[in-house]
Amino acid sequence: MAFDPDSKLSDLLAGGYHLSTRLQALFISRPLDRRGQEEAMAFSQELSRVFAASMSMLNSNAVAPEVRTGNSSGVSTPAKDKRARSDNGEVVTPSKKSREEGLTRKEITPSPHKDGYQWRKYGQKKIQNYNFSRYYFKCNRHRRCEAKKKVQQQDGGRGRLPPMFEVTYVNEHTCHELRASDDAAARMVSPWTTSRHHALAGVVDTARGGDGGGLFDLLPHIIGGGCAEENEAMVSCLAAVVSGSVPSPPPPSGWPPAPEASASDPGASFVPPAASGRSASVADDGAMMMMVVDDTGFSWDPWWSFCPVEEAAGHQLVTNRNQHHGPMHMDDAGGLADAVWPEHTCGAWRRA
DNA sequence: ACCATTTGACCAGG
DNA sequence: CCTGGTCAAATGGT
Repeated sequence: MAFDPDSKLSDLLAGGYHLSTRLQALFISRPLDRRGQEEAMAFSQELSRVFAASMSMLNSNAVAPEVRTGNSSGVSTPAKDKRARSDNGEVVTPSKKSREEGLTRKEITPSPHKDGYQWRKYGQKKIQNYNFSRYYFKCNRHRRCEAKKKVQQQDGGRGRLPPMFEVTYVNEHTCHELRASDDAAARMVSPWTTSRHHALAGVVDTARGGDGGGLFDLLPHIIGGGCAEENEAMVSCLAAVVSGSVPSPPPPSGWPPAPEASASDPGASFVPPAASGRSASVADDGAMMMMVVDDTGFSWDPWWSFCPVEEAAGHQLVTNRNQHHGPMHMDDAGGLADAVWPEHTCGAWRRA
């Protein structure tokens, strides 16, 4: 073949990986002075370019197909021919369910948890014809936000292939408006300040046992952000964490890890056993993004780290009711903790 | 007592 | 009646 996109992507990502290790080395070698920050910025910007190119290639290869119900799609969807009108042409008031189905979007992704929102798990159920339970999440950014999502790990994806998840989003997010109306004071804070605040909060949160995420998941934010301030936010967070100012959370005592992580329960939070715990987070205007980097330079994402293995218990489990005790600061990292991969295969996956 | 986690059951739709 | 989706109560750890 004259042109092998997989190979090119692999080279590109290898270059990005190399850059990221140099960036880490920069933080480790010395405190960041002005010059160090400039270097870090240069690395960061180069990373942005690498990742932008990678994302572009991935998109053109249609790695993660996304469909809306109602459109033609490759994803099997139950019959959703919801008539908006009766036979005589009258408008029929749709049921709640059909209304929700009209606002349904499906996505196949290896990394179902990073979509810019915080989610609260409210149910888990074994579904017929699936080896893996389905997990139910509601938006956790605002109590009255009706956005929900279902995550279904797909069968297959064993061996060296990444586990793929079918994520079904239901309802549009209204948390933005709800939050804006709830918290007028927050609007006084500049986006940058807010972003940094969340980033720092995320570092603290991570120190107390936040969940992990993948460097890969940062791509859209690195790319989407692009501005010097956001890069600086990421750099400063990375610096704080890599320099060791933030202690690493201890690994969970048991395995599989507890399905849910919470800010107040470090022991329940998930850190992959091989991850020695360099973790950091960047913010997406309220949505926390985190990653864990181990000493080998691999970034860990809990979902990426899970090996698709049959669940021991097939019965229904429902977790984490909020019980009106305030918001739960957790991501949906939990719930799919079926197993861990014994060795790094992410490189092979991500080339695949 | 508080809070995270688990369990069992209810409900609606097909 | 079955299944998917959701909820309230129970349980357990600190």
